[in-house]
Amino acid sequence: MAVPVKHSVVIVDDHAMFRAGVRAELGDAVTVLAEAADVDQAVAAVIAGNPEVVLLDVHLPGGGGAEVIRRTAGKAPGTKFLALSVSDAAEDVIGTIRSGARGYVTKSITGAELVDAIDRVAAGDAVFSPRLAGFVLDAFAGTVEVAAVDEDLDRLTEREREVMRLIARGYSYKEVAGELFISIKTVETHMGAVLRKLQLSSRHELTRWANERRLL
Amino acid sequence: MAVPVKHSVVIVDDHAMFRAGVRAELGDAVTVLAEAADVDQAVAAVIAGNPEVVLLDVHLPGGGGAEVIRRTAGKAPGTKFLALSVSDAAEDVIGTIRSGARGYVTKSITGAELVDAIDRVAAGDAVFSPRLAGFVLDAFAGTVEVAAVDEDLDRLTEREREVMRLIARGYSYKEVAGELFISIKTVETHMGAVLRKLQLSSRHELTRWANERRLL
DNA sequence: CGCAGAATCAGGGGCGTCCCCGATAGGCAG
DNA sequence: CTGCCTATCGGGGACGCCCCTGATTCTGCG
Repeated sequence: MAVPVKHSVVIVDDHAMFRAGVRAELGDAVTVLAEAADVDQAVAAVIAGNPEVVLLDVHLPGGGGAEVIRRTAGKAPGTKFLALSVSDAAEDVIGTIRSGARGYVTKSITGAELVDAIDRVAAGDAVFSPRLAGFVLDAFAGTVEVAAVDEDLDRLTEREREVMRLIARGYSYKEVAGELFISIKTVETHMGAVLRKLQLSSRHELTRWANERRLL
Repeated sequence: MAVPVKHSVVIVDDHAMFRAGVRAELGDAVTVLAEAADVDQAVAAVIAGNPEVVLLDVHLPGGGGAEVIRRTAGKAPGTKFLALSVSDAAEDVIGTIRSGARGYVTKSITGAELVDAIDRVAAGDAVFSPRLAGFVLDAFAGTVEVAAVDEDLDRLTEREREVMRLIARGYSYKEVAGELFISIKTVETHMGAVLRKLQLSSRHELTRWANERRLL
C-alpha cells in the first residue's frame, strides 16, 4: 500500500480543532499547504497554493463550501475539491457536487480512508461515502457514472414501480392490493421482481432505498 | 492564566479525527486518560479511569452521550461531564443537561476556551456557550414538550430502551437477541412492553416515533 | 416475610413477508 | 406463427412479527 506521491492539500473548516484533527490523522501522507477557516481565507489559499486537492467543509461562514468552488473557478488549474462534512443531507451533498466537488465524504471517515479518498480524487476518481452514493446517482441520472444504477430503475416495469411506491410508503401487501384492485398474490409477484431487480432483500431496505433517492 | 493542576479527562466522540483535534488543541494542559468512540467504550473508560472531566459528544452510537452518563452513574465518583457537540438544538442541550452533564459547549470553541471550560467544570461550575444559556434557563422555567417525551420514555425500563433502540434502527428480533445475548422470546416480551407503553402498534410506527424525537 | 417489579424464557396462534413452484392471457417483434 | 415480455393469479412453505398465557429468578421495599 505504498503511496508514491504526497499530494498537496488545503484544509478548509471553520473549526480549528477539526482542522487540527485532520492534519494529525493525515500525518505525512500529504503536504498541507494551508488551512482556512472561512470562504475568503479559503479562496485566497487555494489561488495562492494551487493545491491538488482541497478538503472542503460544506457549512462554512461566508457562503458555504460551494462558494469557495465558484470563486476559485479557473484560477486554480488542476485543483479538485473533496467535500468533508458532518451533514449527510441530500441538499448539502447534491448542492456541493453540482458546484463542482469531485467527492463527498462524511467526517466519520478514518484517517486512512481519507488519505485514500484524497489519492483517488487527485487521480480523477469520484469518491463518495457509500450511504451518499444514492443521492448523487439520483441527482445526476443520465450521466455516465450513474448508468449502472439507473438501469436498475429502468428495469422495473410501470406496474412494479406503482407497487414499489406504495410499499415504500408503508402500505401492507393487502392495502396495495386494495388500492390497485389486484390480488395479494399479484402484489407479492411484483414485489418479488422489485426486490430482485434492485438487489434488496426486504421492504425495510426498499424504504431506505426510496428515501435516499427522494422517490416518495 | 497559570493552570495549577492538570485535570484528567476522557474524550468521547465517534469521529477519530475530532478526538485527535481535541487532543492536539488541549496539548499538555490536561491529562488525557483515554478516548472512546461509542457508548460501551466510553462507559468502560470512565469507570476504569475515573477522570475528573469527560468531554462527551452528544450524538454517539449506542445511545448518545446521555446514555454514557446514565450507565456510569455512581460508578465514577467525582467525575463531571462536559458536553461537546456540533448541535445547538434545544432538545440536545436540555436532554444532556437533564441527564446530568455539568456543561455544554459547541465544537466551534477554541482550544484555550475549552481548557478554561474544563477547569471550571472540574471546579464545580456549570459552563455553557452564551447562546445556549437561554435554552437551559427556559427548560428549568418549565417546558412542557420535553417533559412529556421524558415521561413516556421514563416508563420504559432500561432493558426495554435497549431493545427499542435496536428495533428502531431496523434490527430484526433475532439480531437484537444476538446483540444482547438473550433469547428471541425475551426480545418479543420487551417489545410488547415497549409498544404497549408507547401506545404504538408496529415496529414501523416505532421507527417513526423514535425519528421524530431524535432518539437515534 | 410477603409483595411488586424487572428480566428471563417457553408454547402456541394469527397474520404479514418473501420465496418457490406453477398457470393464463394479451401485446409485440422476429 | 412463435417466442418474449408483461400482468394477472394460485398453492404452499419458511420465517418474521405481534399477542396471549403462562413460568422462574432476583432485587428492593415496607
